[in-house]
Amino acid sequence: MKLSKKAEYALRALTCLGAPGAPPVVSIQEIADQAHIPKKFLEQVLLALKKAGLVHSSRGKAGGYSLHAAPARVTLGDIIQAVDGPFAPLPCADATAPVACPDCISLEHCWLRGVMTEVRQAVVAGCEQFTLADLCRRAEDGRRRAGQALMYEI
Amino acid sequence: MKLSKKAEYALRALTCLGAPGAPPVVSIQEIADQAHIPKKFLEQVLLALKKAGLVHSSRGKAGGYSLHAAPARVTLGDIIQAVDGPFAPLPCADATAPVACPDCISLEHCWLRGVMTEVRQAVVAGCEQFTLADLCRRAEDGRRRAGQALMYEI
DNA sequence: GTAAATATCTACTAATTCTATAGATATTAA
DNA sequence: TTAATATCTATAGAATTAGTAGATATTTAC
Repeated sequence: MKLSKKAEYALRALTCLGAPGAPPVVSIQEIADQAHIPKKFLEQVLLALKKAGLVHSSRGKAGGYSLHAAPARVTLGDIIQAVDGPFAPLPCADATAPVACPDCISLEHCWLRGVMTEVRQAVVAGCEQFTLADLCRRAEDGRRRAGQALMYEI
Repeated sequence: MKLSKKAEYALRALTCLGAPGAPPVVSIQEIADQAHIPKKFLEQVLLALKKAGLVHSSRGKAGGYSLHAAPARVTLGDIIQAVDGPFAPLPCADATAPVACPDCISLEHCWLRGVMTEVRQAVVAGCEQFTLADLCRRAEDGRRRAGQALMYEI
C-alpha cells in the first residue's frame, strides 16, 4: 500500500508529456530535468510504459517520447500496473494469472483468495476513477496555485 | 499492493482465535502449529495486534491469547493496519499524520496528494467490507470444503 | 518455594525487493 | 561522419521484510 518511486516517476513523466503546450516529442533528458527524475532510472520507467503501450518512442536525433494512448482513456491503474506489474495482494488473487500460494491448500479452497480478490477490485476501482487527463489537469492546477513556472509556455 | 507475511499471519492467527469451538485462550505455540506460522515471528505479530487492542494476552502457565474486540466490529483494514502501519500511498496522503513528501512542493499544492488520498479511501473501503467475523466464517467454510480437519472440534 | 509453561523484550541475521547507476550498443537526422 | 538520441544488460547500494536467538518476567500447579 505504498506508491513505488517507479510509479511516482511514471505519473510525473506522463503528466509532463501530457502537459498543456508540451511539444509532440520530449526526450528522456528533458523529462528528467522537468520532473526531477534520475535520468537512468527514468529510462527504465519509460521502457515499461512503452511496453505497456502507453507511450511511443522515436530514436535518433530529435527523438524522444510522446503519449500513445488518449489521456482520457488511460487510467491511474493502467499506469501503476504498467510499471509495477499487476495488482495482486496474493499470488492466488491475481486477475489474469492466479497461482496457488506457497503454503495454501489449493486455489479453489483458499478462503483468503476470495477476500483478496475483492480487495484488489476495490483498489482497481479506486485507481480507475482517475484518468491521465485528470492527472495532467491537476498537475497543471497545482503548478498554477503554487505560483510555479508552468511546464511549458502556452 | 501486496499483502505482507505479517498481515497474512495476523489474519490466520486471528481466524484461529475466532474459529468456532476455539478455547478461550490459545498459546502462541498452538497458534503457530495450527496455522503453520514460524513461532518467533508470530510473537511479533501478536504483540502488534495486542498493541492495537485486537487481542488480549495472559502470561504464565495456561496463558495465551484471546480476541479482545468483537469479531463483527473488527475489519480487515484494522488488522492490516495494526501490523503494517497506516495505509498511505504517499507520506502526504496519510489519514492522520500527513507529512510533505521529500521532493514535493508543499502539502497544499501537491496534486498527487489529492489523488492518492482518494485511492487510499478506496482501499480502506475495500478492506472495511470484511469483518473478522466474515473471515472466520470463510476460513471455516474453506476447511470444510477442502475436507480438511476443522481447527477445533465443535 | 520450586518447577514448568507461558508471554515479553532486545538484538541480530538473512533474504528479498526497490532504487539507482554504469557502460556498451543501435538508430536517426543533419 | 558526427552528435543526439533511445535501448539493452548488468550490477551496485539501500531499504524493507522475514525470520531467528537468547535472555527475562509472569503465572500456575504442585
